[in-house]
Amino acid sequence: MNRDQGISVPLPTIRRLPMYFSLLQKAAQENQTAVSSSQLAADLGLEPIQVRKDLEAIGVSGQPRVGFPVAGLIHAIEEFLGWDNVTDAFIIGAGHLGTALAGYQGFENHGLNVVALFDNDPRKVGQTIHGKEVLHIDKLGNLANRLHVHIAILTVPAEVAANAAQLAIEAGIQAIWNFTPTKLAVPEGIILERVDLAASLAVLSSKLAARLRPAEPTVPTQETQA
Amino acid sequence: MNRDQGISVPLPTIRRLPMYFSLLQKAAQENQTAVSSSQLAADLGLEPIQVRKDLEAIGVSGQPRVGFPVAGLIHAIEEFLGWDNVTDAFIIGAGHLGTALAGYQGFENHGLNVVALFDNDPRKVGQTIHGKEVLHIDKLGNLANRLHVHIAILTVPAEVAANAAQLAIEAGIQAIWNFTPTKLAVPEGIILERVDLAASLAVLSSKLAARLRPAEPTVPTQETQA
DNA sequence: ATAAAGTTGTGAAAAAAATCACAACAATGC
DNA sequence: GCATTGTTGTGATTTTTTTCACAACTTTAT
Repeated sequence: MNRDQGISVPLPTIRRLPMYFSLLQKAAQENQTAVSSSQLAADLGLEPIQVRKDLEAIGVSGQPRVGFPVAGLIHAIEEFLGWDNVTDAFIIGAGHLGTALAGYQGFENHGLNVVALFDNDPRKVGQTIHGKEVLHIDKLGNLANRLHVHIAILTVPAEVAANAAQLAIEAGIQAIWNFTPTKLAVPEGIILERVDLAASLAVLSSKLAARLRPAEPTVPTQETQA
Repeated sequence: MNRDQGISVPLPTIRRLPMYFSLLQKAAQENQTAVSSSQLAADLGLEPIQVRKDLEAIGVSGQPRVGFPVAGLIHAIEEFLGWDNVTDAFIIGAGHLGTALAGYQGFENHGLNVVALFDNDPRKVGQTIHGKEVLHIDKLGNLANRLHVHIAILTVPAEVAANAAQLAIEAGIQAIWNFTPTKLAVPEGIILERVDLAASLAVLSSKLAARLRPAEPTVPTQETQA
């Protein structure tokens, strides 16, 4: 239906794009020019048809008996996600999590450039973490405006998350990547994405719990299942 | 169909359980004994009917005109996720991410007890992080077996992720919570759950890219955060 | 008692996502 | 040239998840 670029790309597809992306970059490094949906699917544990549907969604066509163009795919994903134009970001909260993220090399490939970190702890202000300065949170508003930074990566303790988010919004931030366990209430128009560790842990826990659970037949009668 | 406890609880439901859980704990602290689906829904930005379906899935019934029992819900979620019996876990990789996780208080409520950290860096071995010892990775096999630790939290650099996972599996670990950007290949029977930062970033990026893109119609704006 | 109001629970419907079946097609081998 | 084979692309189908509509029910007010 949608001939051009994705008029409406399903959310699960968007979530899978980075996996393709990383695989494609590896393929490009090995000078592979084309890759088939079955190849990608095998590497990622998906179905080939799902890969084809995903790639169709972002508007890339393949060639029968050959596959999809590696360079074309990389370009299409980068453009769709805006990873071709690097966006500046601030990290708010220079604790261990903030520090870990500041040092994460992968962001360069993902259109993200961490400009600086912010904290309210005087002992941290002035330090340099992975080549980035730690500034006092009071400077946030001034700098975000002046440098046109669009993204705030929120890695503060839960208790001050709402406060920090408020500051970021007042500073003109457009998108908040929320690593705290707090559900933020933001005004219309602010893009919000939360990394929900608890949700992920719940999936793992439920599987483990199901396995460790004895095997409880409900009532001692015959098969109630099936 | 499934009368008893969740023979088959939808994955999206499982992911939402922690949100209910945290809200319910707050309610319990305020001595609330019952809570309605509309209340929960409003607090989380969901639809009441979805909340009711979720709670039905884990086998809890409410009372018309009253709501659902707070204590009963907490108990049911804890039992379903195995968060009532605390499970021991190792953190493999004592870098900033591992350190951040070792200090995360929330795990106590989530059935997770971090016993120790492991690393191969001699400078880190012997340190104490948030009250937990950092041990050399060589001791992993021995200890996991002896202490019956089931969960490995993987926070090593991507390059050594596969290796570390292999060690954990040989040590008898049953579940791996993978924080690295690596797709691990594990034998049948090993529970695997990955925290995929890139996927999360992709959702945020695509929204931001859609907004910054000239006239093009937008990407579906669906609540991922809620 | 009776009415009113707010809530649950259920079967059906709709929407979204994944998968299937197969036609069209292009590279390769003969 | 011609058959063979591995691949894409598409419309239909199935499965999963969300949402709707409304009956049943229980507390509160009158």
